[in-house]
Amino acid sequence: MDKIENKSTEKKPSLNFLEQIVENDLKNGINDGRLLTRFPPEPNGYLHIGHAKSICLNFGLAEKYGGKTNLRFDDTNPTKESTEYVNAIMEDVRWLGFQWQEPVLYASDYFDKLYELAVYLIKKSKAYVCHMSAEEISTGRGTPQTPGKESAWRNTSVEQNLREFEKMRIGEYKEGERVLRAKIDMASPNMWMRDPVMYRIMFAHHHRTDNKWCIYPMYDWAHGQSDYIEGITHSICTLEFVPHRQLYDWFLENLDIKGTRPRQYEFARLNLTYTVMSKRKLLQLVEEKYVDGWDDPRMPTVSGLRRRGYTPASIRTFADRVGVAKRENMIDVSLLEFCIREDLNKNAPRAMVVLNPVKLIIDNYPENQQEKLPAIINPEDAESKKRMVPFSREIYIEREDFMEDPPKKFFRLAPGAEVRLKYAYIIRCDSVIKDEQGNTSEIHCTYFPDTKSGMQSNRKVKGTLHWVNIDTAVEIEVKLYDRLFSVPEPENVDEGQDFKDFINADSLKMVKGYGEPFINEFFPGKGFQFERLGYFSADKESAPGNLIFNRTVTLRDSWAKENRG
RNA sequence: UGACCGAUGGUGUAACGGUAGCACUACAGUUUUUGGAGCUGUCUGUCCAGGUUCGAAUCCUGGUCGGUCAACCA
Repeated sequence: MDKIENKSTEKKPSLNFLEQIVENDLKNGINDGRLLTRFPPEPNGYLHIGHAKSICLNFGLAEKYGGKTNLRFDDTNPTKESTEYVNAIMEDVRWLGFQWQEPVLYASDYFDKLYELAVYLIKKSKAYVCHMSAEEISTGRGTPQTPGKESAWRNTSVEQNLREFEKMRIGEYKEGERVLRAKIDMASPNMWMRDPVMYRIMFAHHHRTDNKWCIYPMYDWAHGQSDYIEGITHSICTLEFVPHRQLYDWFLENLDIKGTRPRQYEFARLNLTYTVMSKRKLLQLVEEKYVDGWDDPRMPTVSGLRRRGYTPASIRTFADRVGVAKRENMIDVSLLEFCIREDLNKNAPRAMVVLNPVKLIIDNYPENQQEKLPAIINPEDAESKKRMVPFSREIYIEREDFMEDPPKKFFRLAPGAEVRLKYAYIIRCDSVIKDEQGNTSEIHCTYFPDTKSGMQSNRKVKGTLHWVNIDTAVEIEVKLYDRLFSVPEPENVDEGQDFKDFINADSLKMVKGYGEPFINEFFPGKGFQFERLGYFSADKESAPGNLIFNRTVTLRDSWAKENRG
């Protein structure tokens, strides 16, 4: 090779700690160079942006290093799980743009196998059926500072345990009367090693196995063994499972497994400012009707973000930018907003919509004349086509774009001031008509025909306004969303306070608006920019003749900032 | 008062014993028929104390601070 290596300019791609582990394993031929990750949601709720981070991590790692990813539902607690959630989760993963290795898997697929493995442990005298109540077990476990006490049933014979376990399975005991426990170490400094429960009795209908079982495996027992059964190489979970890793490894070791030995690795979950991320709290917001369902556009759920107008690409970029590490973090929601603006700025068609209209009359424009003015659909896109925008004597502009007595740097319309109407003409405000309450009801202007958009003109103005021709205006409904909470960390409030005390009362405002005819072409699932206002997305309930838009995010607004400060 | 995990600008995240970089935020300039976008720039950082070393964000020791762990939840 005569290629010259230039070390000083060569930049090593920076890898997160999981990528480093995977690269090393691959390089060292661990698992025969195989990479198989998994995304293991419990179908007891909807996916949120934190799960999206985990999805991007697991699927992303496999994509990057030529591996595969399983989608496995961790459905070991039938009282909390349902197919509604299963379906919603599959839809979200697909929508994010990831493909799992077929078929979809379930921990419940392995209930028979798990039972056999439990019997194996009993035979090795590594598991036993305990008769103590939940409370007794809990107190018997001791505290992190003091060792626990051994169960009276810890040393019963293998034969008796086998019989007891069988009786648990066939339903001879009531819920809570028996439990299968691993026999490990009641004095371990790790609470999870103090004879953890492997099976409990639940006479519950399971969404997949119906009433076949009345004993169900606990997470720690089911999860690692499912990983092993599937041949998972890297089992990636969040930090709270760090203490479980010792147990994860203990089960695998004592099962004398052959073949791929899965390894558990932990990373820090995502936290976002101005929202909550715990499933319990999200469920509470839904059930207590603070929001309109799991896919309410204010929710940090994947379905909520989708309805809000976020794109899969923006969420994947976001997941990329937040990074992966082991320290607790709190991501500023403005990073998420940046990611969607960045995407939509490049890709969203533009249209003019007025949300708080005031009538403007161009006195010197002929009464019965209408023009169709060409306007670029997306100035950021070199290939962009044009749309035609109707213009005539009477138009709407935003009330905020006019001030009778403006401050110094107000570049918009005011008596005697001149502005450009985007894609149209420069106008000058001549007079104002007010109603009985003193509110401006009509603004009268003069236009300058030689300033038509595209023409060379010496007249210069500081401001450009969007507008909508009244004759042809399309009436629409618009939902203006803001952050759901008024404090950056609603999950971290003082004692005696509840996260719900900090719900932002103004997180949703509904207004009527008027749009140019082009917005009739807007459909749900696609993002648009209403010029100078923000990005909007047609709601799923939007239909021709009844257009409803959700505001995804505003444009940055340095004028509003200056005004405030 | 135990065990485990962690600590780099306002927020995240790199640097793997050799120039503390990148992104977001904030601010400033430039540009603009979106007060948007773009472009340019600025501010702000290695938790503390010792040690090893020619050299420490990085290795060692001790502290401090934060998080996690006592469900028949996952």
